Amino acid sequence: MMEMEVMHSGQQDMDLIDILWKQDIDLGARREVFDYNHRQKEHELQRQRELEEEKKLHLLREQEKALLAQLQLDEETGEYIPRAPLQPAVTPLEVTQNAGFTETSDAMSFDECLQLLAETFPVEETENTSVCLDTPAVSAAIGSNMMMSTEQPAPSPATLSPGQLPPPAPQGMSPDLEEAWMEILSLPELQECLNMQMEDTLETTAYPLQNSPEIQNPNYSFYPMTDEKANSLTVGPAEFMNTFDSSNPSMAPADGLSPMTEKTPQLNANLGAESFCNIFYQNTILEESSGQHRLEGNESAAVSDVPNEAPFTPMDLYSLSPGDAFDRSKQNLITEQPDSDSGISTNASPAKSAYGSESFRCSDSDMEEMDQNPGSPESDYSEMFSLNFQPDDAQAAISVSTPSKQPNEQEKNHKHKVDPGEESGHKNAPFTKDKPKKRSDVRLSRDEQRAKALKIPFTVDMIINLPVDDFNEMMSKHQLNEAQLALVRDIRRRGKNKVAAQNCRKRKMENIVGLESELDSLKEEKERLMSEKSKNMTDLKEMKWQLNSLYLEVFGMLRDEKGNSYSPSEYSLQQSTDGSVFLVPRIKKTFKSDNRH
DNA sequence: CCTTGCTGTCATGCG
DNA sequence: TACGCATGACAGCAA
Repeated sequence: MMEMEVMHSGQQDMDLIDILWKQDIDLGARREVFDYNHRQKEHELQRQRELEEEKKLHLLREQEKALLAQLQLDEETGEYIPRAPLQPAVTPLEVTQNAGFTETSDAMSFDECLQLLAETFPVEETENTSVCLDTPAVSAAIGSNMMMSTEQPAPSPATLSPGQLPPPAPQGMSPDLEEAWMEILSLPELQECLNMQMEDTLETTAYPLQNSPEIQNPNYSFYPMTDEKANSLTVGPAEFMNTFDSSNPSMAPADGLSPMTEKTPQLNANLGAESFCNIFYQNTILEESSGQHRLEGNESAAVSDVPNEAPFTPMDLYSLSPGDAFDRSKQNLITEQPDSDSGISTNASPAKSAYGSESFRCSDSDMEEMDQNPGSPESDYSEMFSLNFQPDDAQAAISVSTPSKQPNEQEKNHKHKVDPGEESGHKNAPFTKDKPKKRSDVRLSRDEQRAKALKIPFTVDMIINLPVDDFNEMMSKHQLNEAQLALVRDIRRRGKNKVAAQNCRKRKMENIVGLESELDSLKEEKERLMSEKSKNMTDLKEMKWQLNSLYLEVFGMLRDEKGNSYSPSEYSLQQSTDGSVFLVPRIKKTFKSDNRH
């Protein structure tokens, strides 16, 4: 993890990473961010932020009072309009804007506001902020510029397209006011501070979304918020005054003044997977559609913030895999791999060409070669893809892969990944033992490397574990060539079959164990029966012996009419069915006696 | 060098 | 028909 933290210089990167980590809490992800100390720090920051917000709201209320005092309500339109023409310079904007430059207004001067800000935010915020930040209307008025990265100098009003800065003069604004409005907006330092303000405001508007249903809504997008702000671009002071009372607390710039580093924990908690997807894919879309990471017009301005702030590369996302931390240098090596170096085999092995796509793949020999170079970027790449079925390896949140053209689809993929129940099905490797699985990892990396070679925009894990419908949808939404399609389907087939084979072997082993157990029990039964049989035989012999003794005893006691004993050879004792015993002559005698009768 | 166990993969059949 | 699953068979690898 430390490597990752070092690796991602952009704080927003870390924010997004943290989001993913938090999603993986019950999936076994570990990180120091979950430590008690870390949470305590978060709470402190939260408290500090709340305090700042209170102060800021108080300040805003004061300013509002001052503004209202110089405005009158138009009963027809319901708008507040300046008490022109007597005081043409006291529009809300100018109260706060011109004051700092003319110092003729009775409102706070620029320096005063700076001083106030410095007192309110004793940290470093005041460095990049000015009094103008305290006026949400102004912030909104510069909204079209808000997404501009700080590295990008704000365009001067003269170069702006009609939809951009400066916003139209507020309704009811006199020509003089309009001119002053334009003049104010053209001030470079004002624009600079407004840029800072709007960026911060945009980011902090995510705070109120904490625990809100929106963040749970899969359709929720980070960017509509920016659109919302863009819509408010034309809101001038009058409109602002009407809406100010009900303004979203998030519009208050207080939060926006906090350094990003302090916002990280809360942003982590606020941003969900979907918003992350949206961010990322908006990012990737923009990056693909604009080779310079920079777009023109309002739309680009509205979204350029995230791409510039969070330059996610595919490798960044791969690196998010739990347990797969690799440093930037490796990352660079990987990303710099030319296409020709991707290992595509032009001399496909005939034995492996059962599938038409085989000719596009790396041959096994190539893969072996890559497998045997653990330190090579290629093998490192295998760490980025994760085809692992361990429960703690449900890198669900990390299913985002290389830049994709389909945000919605990725969103859906992500949704699947986040679902813990769905993942549990295939995650248990039947034959997992504690022994190192180096070889299996190496084998798994083959498909991963192949996927990389053909620039498959999904992770192997996604390819294998997505449900059929989602898999097909994912495939249909990407323009994959024949080789990629074949490889993806092969990866999926092999992955499924591998799990099936593991399960099959597990069942086979269970059957063997069960049969062995059954055999043991049958042997025991046999022993018992043999013992019983032996005992019965012994008893039978004993009984026969006793019977014989009894017979001889009884027979010896028998006497004929002359007092002589019967010869056992001529007579025998027989028992009738009614229990009576008869002395029966032997057959020979019986025959003779029969003849006599 | 041979044997054994493990694992991935392929082919095939079934539902 | 496509797909997933089950399973026998085979090959590669490591101990």
